[in-house]
Amino acid sequence: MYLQLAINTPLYRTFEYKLSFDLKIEGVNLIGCRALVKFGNRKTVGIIVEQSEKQTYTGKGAVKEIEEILDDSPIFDKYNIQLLKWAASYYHYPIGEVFYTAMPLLLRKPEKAGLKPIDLWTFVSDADTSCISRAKACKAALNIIREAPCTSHKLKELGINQAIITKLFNLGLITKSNLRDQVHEWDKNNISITDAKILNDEQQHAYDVISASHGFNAFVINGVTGSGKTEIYLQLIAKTLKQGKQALVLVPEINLTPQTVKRFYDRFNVPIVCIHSSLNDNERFESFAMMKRNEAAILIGTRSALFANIPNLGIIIIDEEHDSSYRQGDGFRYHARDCAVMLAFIRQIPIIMGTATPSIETVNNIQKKKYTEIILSKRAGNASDAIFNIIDMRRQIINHGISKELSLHINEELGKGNQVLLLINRRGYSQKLICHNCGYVFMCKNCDSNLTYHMTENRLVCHHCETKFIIPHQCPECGFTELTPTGNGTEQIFEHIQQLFPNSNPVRIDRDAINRKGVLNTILDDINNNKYNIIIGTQMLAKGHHFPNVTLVGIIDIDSCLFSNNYRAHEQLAQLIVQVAGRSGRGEKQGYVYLQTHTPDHPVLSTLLNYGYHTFAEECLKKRKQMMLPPFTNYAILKADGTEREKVISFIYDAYNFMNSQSSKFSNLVIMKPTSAYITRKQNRYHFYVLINSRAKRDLSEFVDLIIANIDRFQCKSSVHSVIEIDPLGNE
DNA sequence: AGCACGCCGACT
DNA sequence: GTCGGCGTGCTC
Ligand SMILES: [Zn+2]
Ligand SMILES: [Zn+2]
Repeated sequence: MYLQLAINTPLYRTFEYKLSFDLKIEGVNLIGCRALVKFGNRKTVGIIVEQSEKQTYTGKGAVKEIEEILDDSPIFDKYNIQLLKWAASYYHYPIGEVFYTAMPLLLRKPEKAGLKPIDLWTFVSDADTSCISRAKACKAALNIIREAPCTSHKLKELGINQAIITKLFNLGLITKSNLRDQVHEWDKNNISITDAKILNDEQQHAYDVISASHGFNAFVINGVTGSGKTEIYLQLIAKTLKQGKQALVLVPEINLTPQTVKRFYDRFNVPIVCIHSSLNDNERFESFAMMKRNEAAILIGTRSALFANIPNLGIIIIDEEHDSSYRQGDGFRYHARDCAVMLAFIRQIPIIMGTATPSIETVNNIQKKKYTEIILSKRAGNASDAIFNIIDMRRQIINHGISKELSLHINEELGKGNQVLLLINRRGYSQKLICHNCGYVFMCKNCDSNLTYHMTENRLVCHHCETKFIIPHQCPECGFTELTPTGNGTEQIFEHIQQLFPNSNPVRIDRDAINRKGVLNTILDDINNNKYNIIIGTQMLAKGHHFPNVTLVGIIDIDSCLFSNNYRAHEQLAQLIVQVAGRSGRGEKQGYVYLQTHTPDHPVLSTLLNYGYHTFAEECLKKRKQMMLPPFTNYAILKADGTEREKVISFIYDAYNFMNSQSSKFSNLVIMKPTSAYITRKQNRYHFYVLINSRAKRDLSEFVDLIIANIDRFQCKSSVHSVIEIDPLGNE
């Protein structure tokens, strides 16, 4: 038999291997299993994706033999394989690398993998128990095990320690086996649901509409924070579980907290597993394996959980659909939301996307009736909407980025015993360090970028390559010793707030302040216990975390987002503003959001604040259409980088000339001139790109195929690294 | 991406 | 002589 393997190598094809008779196992489906093979002259692991009786490879060189089949059963089922093959072709990424990224780390190693054994203790029926008749603890333990076989974990919960178990085992009264040898599927006939809430009219309507659907359907639940989206998810999952089906819940990285998971644990008695960054390789593999074995019923995970093997998948939930963490930024670049919709289509099941601020792509899909939108307008309890205020910075006394007006409002809220949240999109003390005499800006020696001054660390840090430099005493150009920090960062705002409000308790939250695990949770607990009353941080605070005592949110600088050259910047700003409003003011307390800007009349602000996100999104969509931007057109980007600037330029121009020579064979193509990246030199590598745009996805896809088929022929290819990205984040 | 092969310069 | 520099080419 001949097998096609996907192998982790940057090549766009599968490789054929021969399976000898003695490796064939009767009744085992090989498709989706891993195989150990020689590839070139190294041994590696490949995934079997196709099989045939006859040899199909006709090129030169002999077909090699498979050395070992590494799995007893496929790690990927036919749906996984269909999704991954689709993703490889849609994103034009090497199929082996696509499969590799979808695998838990433990399965990437070229060796067999199994769940770590769990000891199961069973009573020996004809045992003579007289020898322990006087030992009370042993007798109690034996009675429990006599009832039903037990794991050490279960026995520990019942107060029986390992020493007693070992004693019983040594006496031959109980036997040991591995619980994992048998599959213990979750019990669909014994589902208990705890504390389900009564749905309000809108929630009930959403539930009814989704429940009534059959096969593939994409729904968008559009509801503000506190409108009860999660309750709908939970009840839809309950219905799915009762049908014996499993559920997949995707959440943004930052939202996958113990509290989120607890809501699911508290509701259901079925086994629930997670896949997220703080789990180790073994734990992730365990979650993956338990879903595959149908031992767990619900998987809650970040974007990569999308590729898990879930044999009885019945529903997909994707919370905060618009969130940027669904986009994978390096290696195989994919969008988990788009892939999840494809997965739901492949499996013919419903997918529910929840958000208060649907992405512009999603709004377009709603308008095109690809997705069904369900609106939740009611907030739970008597919570009222936050009040927005624009602070016109042009007529203000500004001190360290904080206007007089904002500081007065902060003072007022602090006086009432409320908390204040300030967002700055820059960490460190100052964005730059400038010579006060000649204006020299301290730059990174590896990148075309200025260094950020970090006061706590007492270093100049490059935010592009993380290199740290000792702070010089004088300007290298003129020798002047007075160096001025410019551009407020979180550290500087923190320092200024301490001076402005000497009696306040401010806390700073950014990547630098929470570098150790667990620190964030400690700070968040302290905030909820009112240990702090001013929270200063980067935009990581705007997502996921709830601050019930915060009544004022100030966004220090929104102008950089208003005047960014990235076409997605306005969308992101609008989402940030709305999300932030959801974080402030709960119950009786009125929440306020202050936006500091030099352009208070900007149409984005007036539309958003006067007419709401929905109208903003419609306006944004109209503008995208006028400007021929996604989702009305499609982008692909060819990125090139290398250590020698001239070689990268030769490569990118050769690629560009090739594209121009071929573009007439395609319609609707626009190829933009090669451009240097915003930061051209990053870690001593020079970055250039060509953007390709097309109204038709198909034309673009075929054109990209043609580029890939010729990419090795472009000048200097051997010393230039290149990637093609589909639906890139912006225009770089 | 890895990894080997191969062809030139410089070093014991 | 031969050690190693990295340009080139291949992976079923
Ligand atoms: Zn100077
Ligand atoms: Zn740098």
